Amino acid sequence: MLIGELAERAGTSTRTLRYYEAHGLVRPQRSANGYRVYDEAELRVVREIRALLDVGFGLDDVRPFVACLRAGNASGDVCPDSVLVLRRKLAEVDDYLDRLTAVRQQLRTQLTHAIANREETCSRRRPSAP
Amino acid sequence: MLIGELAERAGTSTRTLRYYEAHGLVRPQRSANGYRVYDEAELRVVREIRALLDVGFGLDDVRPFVACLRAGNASGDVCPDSVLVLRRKLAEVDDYLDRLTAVRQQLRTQLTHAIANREETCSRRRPSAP
DNA sequence: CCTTGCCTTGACGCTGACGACAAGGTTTAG
DNA sequence: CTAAACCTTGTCGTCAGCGTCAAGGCAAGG
Repeated sequence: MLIGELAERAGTSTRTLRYYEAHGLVRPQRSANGYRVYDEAELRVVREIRALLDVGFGLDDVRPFVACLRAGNASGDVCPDSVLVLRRKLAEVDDYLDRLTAVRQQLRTQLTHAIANREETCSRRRPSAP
Repeated sequence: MLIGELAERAGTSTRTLRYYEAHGLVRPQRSANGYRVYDEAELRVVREIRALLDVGFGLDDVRPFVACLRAGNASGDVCPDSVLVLRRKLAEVDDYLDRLTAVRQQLRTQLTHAIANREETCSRRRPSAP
């Protein structure tokens, strides 16, 4: 399988695949003419990468999962390093959820205040009383 | 008040203030020698900007609030345009919260699966059974 | 006069995950 | 022979909000 076919089957672009390779995540063979050649295993690797990126992982976070797949496991998340990353990411998400919830609360408060103190004199009027 | 003092009083940098100016958010006077001169009102403007950016607003989102302050209002969020942005941002945050919650759920599921199917054979062993 | 410490504009760097384009090699089909 | 449709490497652009020099002007103190 060449890079174009892999890109299509993985639902991504050739540019992306070369990018992953440049960052050490995908290792294709090379045919005599220098073309990248991929097998089915690499397809699963790419799909794992995509799935994790979609969830908000960075490329570095993805590495353990790829290594786990390469080690012959059916799933990329059953290895200790993957579990560590999963835990860390879960904690990060929890953190972010907290902050986002606080922000939401502040926005609601602000919005309430804004509506209570509505002013239409915003466009181009005098600063104080008319 | 010159730019250095404003930066310190607003808890930011001179670079940041010039950046805001370049994007039309702050309009200082100029002294004879070309120095930027700010008054107290601009300090409040800058603080408003900083507060909103901290909450996750973009510079464009901030514009109505600045205009609202400039129109002479005690608060930047009492103007119609500001309220619109507040509503939009609140909706965005709600949206993001939903997605983040879904992600969190997926991470928990994945983590559970990972722990249930723990494998230590990830480092550098043979693919299948020993 | 010289240093110190402000200020000015201008321009490049950074982060992340690519998109887009350039310039060229290869293989196949007509 | 040539056009089409692949592939290669390399480089620049993108988004946001600045950080970080660089090169130089202005004001005040010793």
